[in-house]
This record gives sequence, C-alpha cells and structure tokens, in this order.
Amino acid sequence: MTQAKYLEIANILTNRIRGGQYKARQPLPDQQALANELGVSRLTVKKALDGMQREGLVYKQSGLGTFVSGPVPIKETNDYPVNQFSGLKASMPSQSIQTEVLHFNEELPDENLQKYLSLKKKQPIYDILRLRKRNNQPYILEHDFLPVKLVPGLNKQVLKDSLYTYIHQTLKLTFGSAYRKIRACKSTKNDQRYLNAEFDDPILEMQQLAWLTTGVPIEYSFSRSRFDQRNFSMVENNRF
Amino acid sequence: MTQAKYLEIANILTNRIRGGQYKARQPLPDQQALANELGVSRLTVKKALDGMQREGLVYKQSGLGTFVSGPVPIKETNDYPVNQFSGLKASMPSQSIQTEVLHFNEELPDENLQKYLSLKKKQPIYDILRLRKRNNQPYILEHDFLPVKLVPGLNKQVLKDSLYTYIHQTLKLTFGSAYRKIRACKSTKNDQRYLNAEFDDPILEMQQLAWLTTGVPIEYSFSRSRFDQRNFSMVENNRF
DNA sequence: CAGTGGTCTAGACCACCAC
DNA sequence: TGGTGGTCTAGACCACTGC
Repeated sequence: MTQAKYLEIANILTNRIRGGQYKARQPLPDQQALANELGVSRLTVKKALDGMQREGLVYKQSGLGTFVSGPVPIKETNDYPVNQFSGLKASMPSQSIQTEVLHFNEELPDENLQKYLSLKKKQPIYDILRLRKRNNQPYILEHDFLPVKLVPGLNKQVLKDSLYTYIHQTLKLTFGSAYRKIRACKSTKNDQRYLNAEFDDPILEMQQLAWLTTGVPIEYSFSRSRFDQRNFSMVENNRF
Repeated sequence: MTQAKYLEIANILTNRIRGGQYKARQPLPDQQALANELGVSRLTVKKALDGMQREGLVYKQSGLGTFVSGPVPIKETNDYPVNQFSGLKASMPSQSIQTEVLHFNEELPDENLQKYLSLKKKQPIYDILRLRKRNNQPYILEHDFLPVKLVPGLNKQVLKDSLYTYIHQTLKLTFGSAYRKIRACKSTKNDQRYLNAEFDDPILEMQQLAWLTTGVPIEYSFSRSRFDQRNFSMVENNRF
C-alpha cells in the first residue's frame, strides 16, 4: 500500500527544512508554486503544510505566506513529546532503553478497571509493571492494564521487547485515540524502590486511557518518573 | 465576517450529540447524507468531523462510519484541558475565578529572557506575578513575562480582569502557537506562601513560550499549582 | 457486492496583507 | 492592485468493511 500524497509532500518539505534549503523565519514558496513543482494540487500541498504547522515546523500568515519556525529556545533534553502513539523505544531511537519486567500476571479486574476497559467481572486483564531504564538509569515506572482477550499471546519476552510493536505489527491492531492526564504526586514505596526517588521527591505521572480505532478501550496505564528525569512537552496551535 | 461553514456544521453536529440526538457508540448519518441535509459539500462535512474527532467527540472507522464517543470514565473535575489558548477565566466559565496582582513591574530582561522573547538588552519587559483563586482558595500562581512594546497600556486593572482578553480584544493581537512544557517540582517559598503548599508538597508546573501568528514571541510564563489542585488533560489522535 | 470514509483534482471566490 | 492563504464545490477514484 502506498503512502498518501500529502504525507509524501510533508516529508519532502520537512527534509528541505531540516536540510537548510528553507531557512528559519523565511517564507516557503507559495502553495501554488509548490503544487506545480511537485505535480499535485494546491489542496494537497495545503494539507501537508497543515500537518507541519500542527507539529510546529512552520507557521502561516494568511495573506503573507508560510514561514519556517525557528528553534524553540526552551526545549530541553528531558522534554518528552506527549503527542505521539509510538512506544518508548520507537519514540526515543537515539536513547538506549532497557526494560525490566517487575510484575506480569493475569487477573480479574476490579470495579474501576471494569468501568475503564468496558469489561465484565469475569473477563481477565493483564496486570503489568515494568521499569524502563535510560542508559542504565531508572527512568519510567510503567503500570499497564490490558484486556486479555484483546492481546492474546502476550509474554515476558514481548514485554521486554516492545508491547506497542506487538500490538500493532503482530496483532494488527491500531490505536485510535487516548485521553491523557498529567499530574504531580508524592512518591510511593515503589517509586522510592525502583526510581531511586527520595521520600520527598515529587513524581510526574501520566495516566492514559487508550482506544482502538474501533472505539474499544484497550489500555489503561500509568507512567511515573522522578521530577528531575522527565518533562512532557507539546506544541499547540490556535484555531485548528 | 461570518464563521466558516465547516465550523458552523461542527457546531450543529456537536449540539446534536450533546442534545442526545446522536447517541454514544452509535453511528452518525454518513457524510454524504449530512452534506445533502445541511446543504454543503461532503468535504465540508468531513472537515467538521475531523475537528470533532480531534476534540474526542467522535471517532471514525474507514469503511464503517462515524461514531459518537462515549464519556471518558477517568475524567475528573480537577482536569484542565491543556489544548487551548483562552485565558483562565474564559476556559473555566463555570468556576468563580479571582485574581490578586502580587507583582507588576517594568524591567530589563536577563540573558535568558532576551533569548526566549527575541529582545535586545535595553528593550524592557513586564514582570507579572499573579495569584489566581478558585472559590476563594489559592489555585494557580502565574508568572508572566511580556515585551513592553508589544503590550502597551498594560495596567493592574487589566491584570485583575483578563490579560488574554486585553491582548486579543483591545490590542487585536492573535496567538498563533505555543510550546508547552509540564513538569513536577519541589515547592518554593512563594508556593508555600501563596498556594498554601507544605514544604514537601509537589508542585505541578506548566512553562509556556507563546508566539503571535506573525511568529513574534509574545509571552513566556510559568503556571504553578499544588499537586492536589490541578491536572492537565488532553485527547490525542493517532495519525493526524 | 454495496456502502463507508480517505484522498485528490481543477476551478472558483473570499479575506487579508503589502505596496 | 496583486499576491497570499482559507474555504468551498462537484466529481471522481480508492481502500476498507460487512454481508
């Protein structure tokens, strides 16, 4: 199956920006010119630029043109882009990520999990606790709950490798959307034990409820990190 | 100037969902039927539905239809949607918000602020510290930095009322995009003093660098809340 | 097979901006 | 006034779904 044209165009233009062909604060060629050059309609170019704008790569001024965004001066190495669906390993290819499976069990869901994952009392879930390390330092403590019937064949090796890859590549399931909640909280015994957190170290937690494209809930999870290890970052656009 | 048609369509369909005409987990009429009924082209309906999908109101299955999303079971009252550009008062109309101006001064920017806001040494900034209260309880401690030349006429009354309204309605400036960073941190003396935080209470902080549609940086700010007062929430979509 | 959403086109008009 | 991006249309073809 081939990629959509507008994604192809977005790739080309993104590479031109990264390669320096279009420079920060400078305008790109106008949409019609790009359409002519690349052999597509103007709407297809616009769609590509819309996506690039959402990612913060360009900004547009109606009546003036489309401009390359400058670098973000407050961006840090601990910043973790929150607008993505890939697993940890795929989203941080430059980092060396190790995974320890601390707990992996098949259980019956409590009332909350029944509600969150649309399950009956007798429909089992996987209860998974994993410690992710970055350069062999504790990084994220991940607690996942998934319905057993949706993720058959799950085992420790998959969990050490990549849960998301297994769900997507092997089971051919596609994540559709997720509700994410970020909060600060006090450290628990588990945080102190696995993340090397002091008792008064704040913890940054992301809670997530994720659905497949079919609308079926597939994952409820918590990701916890020590306050000095991770930030969540995002680019927001007005009116979209 | 009139609203774009696709926004109008999105409003109509959103109201139908909220009014119960289309029910959770049930399909909407197909795009062509809606286009015929509402007197617009199918693409315009699709654009409206795309926006509603980004907001988490509906989800689509290629080949099947567009479905109404169910309620989110993990949503809480402390959840604050992070994908928005309105000020605090506009985004929480149901809450009673009071503002105390703790500090308001015109100063010269340090090196970091010069870099973040693209300013020279001699170009002054406003340094603003405000305490936002919800139902007369401390809620958010906001520290804002804005270039003086971009926001003329700023005064304490504006700050007590609404900074965003002033910038948008009075000065006719439009926010284009923002880089936002969320982190957990330990409480400072100011947090303890104004947010009634204990010394070991974690603080949830959002740092923001915002640009106008022209690409000019206009605001660098910190919003801090006690860990038990506020969460940040968002709906994310795969492939958009 | 029929029905759905996803994509793409060519052309048109509009609002906005700089000159 | 000319050029930009934003919107909208009608029509077409495709990939995917369930029957």
